[in-house]
Amino acid sequence: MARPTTTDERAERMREQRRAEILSVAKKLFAEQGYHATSVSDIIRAAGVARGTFYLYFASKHKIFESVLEQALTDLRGCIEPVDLEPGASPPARQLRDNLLRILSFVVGEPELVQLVLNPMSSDKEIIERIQAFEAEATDLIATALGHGVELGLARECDVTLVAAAIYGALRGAIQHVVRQTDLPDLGHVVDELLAYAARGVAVPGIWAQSAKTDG
Amino acid sequence: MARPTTTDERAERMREQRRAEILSVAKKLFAEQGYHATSVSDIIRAAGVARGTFYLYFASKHKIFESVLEQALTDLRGCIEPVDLEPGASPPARQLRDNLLRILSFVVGEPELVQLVLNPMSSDKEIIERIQAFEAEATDLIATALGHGVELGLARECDVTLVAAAIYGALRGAIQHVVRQTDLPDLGHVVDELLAYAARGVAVPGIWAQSAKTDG
Amino acid sequence: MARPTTTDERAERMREQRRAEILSVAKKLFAEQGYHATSVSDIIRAAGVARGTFYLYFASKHKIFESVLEQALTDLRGCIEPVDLEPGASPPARQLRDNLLRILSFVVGEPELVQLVLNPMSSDKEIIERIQAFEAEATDLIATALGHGVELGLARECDVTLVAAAIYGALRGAIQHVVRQTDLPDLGHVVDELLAYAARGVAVPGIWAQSAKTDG
Amino acid sequence: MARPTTTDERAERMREQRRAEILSVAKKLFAEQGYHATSVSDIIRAAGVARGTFYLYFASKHKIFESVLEQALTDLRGCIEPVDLEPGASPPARQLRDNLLRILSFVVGEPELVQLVLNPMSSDKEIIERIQAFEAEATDLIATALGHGVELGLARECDVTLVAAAIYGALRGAIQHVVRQTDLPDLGHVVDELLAYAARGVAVPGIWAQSAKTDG
DNA sequence: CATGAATGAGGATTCATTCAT
DNA sequence: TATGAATGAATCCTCATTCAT
Repeated sequence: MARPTTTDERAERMREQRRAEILSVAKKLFAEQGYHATSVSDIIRAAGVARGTFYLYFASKHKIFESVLEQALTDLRGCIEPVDLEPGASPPARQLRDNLLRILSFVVGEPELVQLVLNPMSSDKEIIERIQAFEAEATDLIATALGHGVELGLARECDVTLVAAAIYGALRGAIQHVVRQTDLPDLGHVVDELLAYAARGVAVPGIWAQSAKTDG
Repeated sequence: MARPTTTDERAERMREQRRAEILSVAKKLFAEQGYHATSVSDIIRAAGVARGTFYLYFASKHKIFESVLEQALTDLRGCIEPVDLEPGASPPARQLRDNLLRILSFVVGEPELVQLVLNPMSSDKEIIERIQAFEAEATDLIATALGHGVELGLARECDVTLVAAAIYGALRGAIQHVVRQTDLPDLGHVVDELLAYAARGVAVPGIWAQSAKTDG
Repeated sequence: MARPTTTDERAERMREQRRAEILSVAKKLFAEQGYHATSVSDIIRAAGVARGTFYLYFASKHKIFESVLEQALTDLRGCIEPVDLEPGASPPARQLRDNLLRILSFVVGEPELVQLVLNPMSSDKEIIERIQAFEAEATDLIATALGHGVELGLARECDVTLVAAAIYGALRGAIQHVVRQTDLPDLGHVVDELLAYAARGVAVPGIWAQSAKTDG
Repeated sequence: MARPTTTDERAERMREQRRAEILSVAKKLFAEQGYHATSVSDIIRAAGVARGTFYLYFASKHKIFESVLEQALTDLRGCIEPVDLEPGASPPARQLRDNLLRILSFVVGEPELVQLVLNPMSSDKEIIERIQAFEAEATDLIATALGHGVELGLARECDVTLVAAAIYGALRGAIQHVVRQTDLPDLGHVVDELLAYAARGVAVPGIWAQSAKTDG
C-alpha cells in the first residue's frame, strides 16, 4: 500500500495506453478504408508512432485487424443478455426490447464497427469466416429463443433456423439503416417498429393483440 | 441459309466463349477468396491462358471484377418483376411469391454470386459503393411496395423505410441461410416460410387470418 | 516487251508500295514520339495494316527503325557533293554554298528526319552509334576539306579536327534553328549568314575582304 | 563544440551519401545505355541496394532521371558567368575565355553528363523538352551577348539568333570532340582554337588583327 | 500474302516485415 | 523500448513477336 504503483505497473499502464491508441486509430482506418486499402504506414502515421513500434505491440497487420474485430465482437456480445424465462424475471418481450436497445445504442456510438462487421469490405478468408462464425452464433441465439417461444406457445410453429436467419437479417438491415442516417433517430421508436415487425412475424395469431398492448 | 455461319461469326463466338470462360473462372475465385486475395496470376492459371491473353479480354483486374459484379447485379435484377396491381393481374401475394421463388432459384444456382454481392469480402470503396447502391435500390423497391400496401389498407401503418430495410435484411438472411445448406431445401417451402414471416410482420391485424389461409 | 509488266512485277510494285507506306508512317511516328514511345501497335494502326503484315515487311521494330534511319542518312548524304578543286570547276566557295543550300532545302522538306538524326530521342546504343558514325563521317568530310584549304593557303592554320567538329556543330545548330521556325526563312539568307560566320572563322586574315566580296 | 555531430546529423549524412551513390550509379547507366534501356533492376544491381531501398530515395525511375538531369544542368549553368562589361571588369574576351575553360573543365570531368545532355539517347518527350529548354537558354545567352557586341561595335552586323544557334552548335561540337578523345587534350589550346574560330566569325573585319594579338 | 489472337518475358512499383542502432 | 532505414517477394501491366487460319 505504501507504493500503490510500481515502476513496472506504470510502464505496463503506458504500454496498455499506447496499444489502445494504435488499436483505436486502426479501427477507424479499417472501417473507413477496409483492410487492404489500409496500410501499416497509414496506421503508424495516424498513430504517430514509428514503424518498429507498431510491431512491438502487434505481431502483424493481420493480427491487429483481428484484435480490432475481436474487440468489436466482444463488445457486441456484451450487449446481449440471454432472455430469462424464470418466473420472477421481467417479461420476455421486455427483455427482448432491452437487448435491442442496448445493441442499437452501442452500434450508434461506434458506427465504424458496424461497417467492419456488417460490411467487412476487404478482408481475407479467415476473417470473413470469423465474422460468419459470429453471425452463426447470433443466429443460433435467436433460433434457440425462437424454439423456446414455440415450445411455450408464444410463437407459432415455423422453420426455426430459417426464420432465425431472417430475423438476424432483419436486425442487421435495420442497424444499417439506422447507422446510415445522418441525424440519429429515436432509438426507442426504432426498437418498437422493429419489434412490431419481427414479433408479429412469429407471434401466434391470437397473442398479437395482447403483446401489442404490453409492448406499446 | 447456304452458309449459316461466316468465318467471322465463328471467330466472334470463340472470342465470346473465351471471355466467358475467363469471366467464369474469375467469378469463382473472387467469390472464394475475395478481390485482393485473387491475383491475375491466379485467374490465368485457373483459366489456362497466358498473361497477355487476359489483358486481351479485360483491361485490368479491376475491370474484370466490375464485369463479374455487373453480371451478377443484372441477373439479380432480372429476377424481380414489379408487382402489378392492375385489376386483371394475379394477386399481389402471388406475384410476391413468384418474385421470391425466382430470386431464390437463381441464387441457388449461382451461390458464388451471393457471396460476391452479399459478402463482398475484399473490394475497394468504389465497388462496395456499387453494391450498396444495389441494396438501396432493392430496399427502395420494397419501401415503395410497402407504401402502396399501406395506402391500400393491406399493410399496417409503420416506419416504411425502416421496415423496408428490415425486410431486405430478412430476405438477405434467408438467402444466405439457403445457400449455406449443403443439400438444397425445397424452395417453395422456404418462400412460404419467408412470406409467412415477412407478411405477418406488416399485415394489418385483422387481415392476417385470411391471408394466412390464402397463403398457407 | 509485249507484256511490259508481269504479274510478278505488279505484285512486286505493290509490295514496294506497302512497304513504303508503312515506312513513311513509322518515320513520322518515330520522329514525333521517339523510338520507345512508338509501339508497333501505333505503327500498324496508323498504317492500317494487320499486326502480322507488319512483320511480313520488317523483321522487327528495331529493323524498321534502322530502315527509317538508313533512308534519312542516305538522303542526307545525297545532298553533299565533294568540293571539286579541279581548274575547270566552279569556285569552291560556290560549291560550298550549293552544298549548304541542298542540305537545308532537304531538311526543311523533311523536318522529321532532323528530329530523328539530330535529336534521336529514345533509341538504343546501336542506333546512337550509327548516328554518331554519320556525324563522324560528316565531320571527317569537313576536316578533309579544311585540310585542303589550309594546304592551298585558303584557310589559316588550325587544329583541323577540332575546328571541323565545331563547324559541323555550327551547321547542326543552324539547321535546328531553321527547322524550329514556324514560317520558313529565306534559305539563301541563312546560307549566306552561315557562310559568313563559318568562312571567316577559318579564313586566312588577308583573304577575308576578298571572299566577302565574292560571296556577297 | 563539445559534440560537433549529433546522431541525427550523422544519419542525415549517411542518407545523403546513399542517395548520392545511387544517383551516381544511375547517371553512369543512363549515360551509357539511355533512359529506357536502363532498368531499375540495373540501377539497384549496380548500386548494391535492394529494390525497396531505391524507392526510399527516389519516387520513381522517372524522378531519378530528372534528378540526374537537374544536377547536370545546374552544374553546367554554374560554369557560366555572364560577361561583365563594366569599366573595371577584365576584358570581355578574357571573360569569355574563362567561361569556356570552366565549361570544358567541368565537362571533361563528367563525360557522362555530356552524353546525357548532348546526346540524350532515349528519354521521353518531357525530358527532351527540358533539355531543349536548356539549349534555348544557352543560345539566348549567346544571342544576347552577341547583340551587345554588335551594339558596341565589337561584332559585325548579322542575323543574331541564327549565328547564336551556330555558335552554340559549334561549342557543342567542340565539346563532343573533346570528350571523345581518349587522352585529354590541353584545354587551353582547345579554348584558344575555339575562340579563334568563333570570334573571327563574328568579329568586325578591322578588329580582327588586334584581337588576334590580344588573345593569342 | 494477310490476319489478329495468343504468348510470356520483362518492367515499374508497393508494402509487410526485420533489425541494427 | 523506440526507431526508421533496409529488404525483397509479390503484384499489375505492356508489348514485341509468333503462328494457325
